[in-house]
Amino acid sequence: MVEEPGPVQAPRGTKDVLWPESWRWEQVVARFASLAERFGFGLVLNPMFEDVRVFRRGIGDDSDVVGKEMYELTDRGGRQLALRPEGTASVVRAFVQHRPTTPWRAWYVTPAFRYERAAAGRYRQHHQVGVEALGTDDPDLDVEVVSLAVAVVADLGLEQVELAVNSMGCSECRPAYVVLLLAHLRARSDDLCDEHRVRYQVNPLRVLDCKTAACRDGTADAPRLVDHLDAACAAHFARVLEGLGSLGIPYRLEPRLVRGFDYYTRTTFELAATALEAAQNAVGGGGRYNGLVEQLGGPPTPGIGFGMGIERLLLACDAEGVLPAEPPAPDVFVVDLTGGAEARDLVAELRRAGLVAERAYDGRSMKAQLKLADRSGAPIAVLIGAQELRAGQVTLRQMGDPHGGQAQVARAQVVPELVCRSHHRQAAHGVPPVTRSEERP
RNA sequence: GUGGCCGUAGCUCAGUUGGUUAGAGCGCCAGGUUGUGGCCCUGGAGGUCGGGGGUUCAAGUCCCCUCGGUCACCCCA
Repeated sequence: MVEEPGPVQAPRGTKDVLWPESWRWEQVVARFASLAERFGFGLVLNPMFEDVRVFRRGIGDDSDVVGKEMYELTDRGGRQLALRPEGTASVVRAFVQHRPTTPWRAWYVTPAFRYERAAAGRYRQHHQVGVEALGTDDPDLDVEVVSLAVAVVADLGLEQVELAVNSMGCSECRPAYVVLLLAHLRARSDDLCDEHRVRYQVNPLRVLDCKTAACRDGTADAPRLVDHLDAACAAHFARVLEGLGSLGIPYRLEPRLVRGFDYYTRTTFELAATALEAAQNAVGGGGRYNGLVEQLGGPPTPGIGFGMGIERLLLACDAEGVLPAEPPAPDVFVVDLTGGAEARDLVAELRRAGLVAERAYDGRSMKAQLKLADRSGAPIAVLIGAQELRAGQVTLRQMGDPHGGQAQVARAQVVPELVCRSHHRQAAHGVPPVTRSEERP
C-alpha cells in the first residue's frame, strides 16, 4: 500500500475549530448549559459510540440516518458498534440502564456523526447541544422544552428564527390517518414529483415534507394529521399550543412538519434560521417520543427533547451579525527589555493574583514587544528596562491612550496596583469585581 | 449517493489566444527611531499554482483521474 505524499488533512466533512472561533463555541455551550440548568436539566455524558442496536431500534431502521448515514464499525472483540448519529437514543439508553427517578431531565453536548455529502452547515461530524426529559406526558413539559429551545436562540441574540410545531399523533391514531393519506396520494400520484410518484408508499408522511412544487401541489388538499388526532392527542396538542400562546412564544402551526426519526409521537417542532440562505437552515428540532424507552427495553415511559446544531447556530449568528468572536483581552502585557527573567517572574505573580497576564518571548525589541502588547488588547503594559531594574520600579503604560500616559510604580507594588485597576475596570464595565466590600459605606 | 461550479502565499484575490525567474493587497518579520504600540516609509521571509497522470518544444492555463470546498437534490443539526 503506497501512501499519498504530502500533508494529511482533516477528513471530508470535518473541521478544526481554532481560537478565536473556538471562543464562540465556548459561549454557545456555556450559555446553553446555564439556561438548561435554570430549567432544571442536569448534564449527562454518554459514550460517543454505542451498540448499533441502540440506534436501529431507537431511530428506526428505515430512516435515512440509520439506513445510509451511520458510521458503523466492528471492534477487535467483534462487537457491532456505531458512532452516535444524534443524541436522544444514547440518553434514553442510559435512562433504561440506570433508571433514575422521574421526571428525569438531562442536557448534553456531543459530536454527532453522519456519513453524508458535506456542504456548508452540513458536516460528517457536527456537534449538538440538547435536552431530554423523561417520565411525564404532561403537555406543560412540552411547553417548557420548546420555550427552552426558543430561549437559547434568543440568548445568543438571534432574532430571525421561526418556530414550527406539529403533532404526530400516537400509535393509536396515526395508522388510521396514514390510510387516509395513502388513499389521497394514490389518487393524486400523477401530480407528485418523480421520486414520490413511485415511492410514496414507503413513507407517505415524508411526501408531505417534500419541497418540490409538484408534491406541494399534489398534497395541497391532502388530509391533515392534526385534523385526525384522537381525543387524547388532540387535547394534549391543544394544551401545548395554549401554553405557547400564554408564554407569548410565536409559533407557526405546520401540519406538514415531518421529522426524520421514527420515534416521534405527539408534539414535534423545528427551529429554522430564516437569515440563512442555504437549505441547511434548521438550527434545532425535537419532539416527544412516548414509545422510545420501551423500544430500548425499558418500562413504558414518555419523553420529550430536542437537539440544536452548534455549527448551524453559529452560521445563523454570522448571518445576523451577532455573537462575534471577541475573546477578552489580557489584563496586562509585560514588556521586558532586560532579557526576559523579569517578565517570567512578574507574569507568574500576576497570574497567581488572578490576572490574565501576557508577555513576549525571544528577547524581541521594545518596538516589537509593544506592538504585541497593542495587538493583545491589554489596557496596560508593564515596561521593565535597565532603568526600572536599577531603581526597583516598573513603568505602567496606558495602552489605547493616544497620549500614552505612563506612571512609575515600585516593583513591590505592581501586583496589588494592577489587581486594583483591574477591579475598577470591571466595575466600570458592569462586571462585579471579586471583592466589593470596600464599596459599602 | 447523483448533478453543477470552484481549488494560485497565512487571508482575500489577479494571472491575456498555453510562452522566460508566478504577482497584488492585507497579515507576518526586520529596519527607519541603540527605551515606546497604532499612522507612514523601506526592505525581507513566505508558493509541491490541491494531488497524480496525460497532450505539447513549452501547462497555473488544455484533457483524464483523484482529494477538498461549495450549490442544488436528498436528508437533517
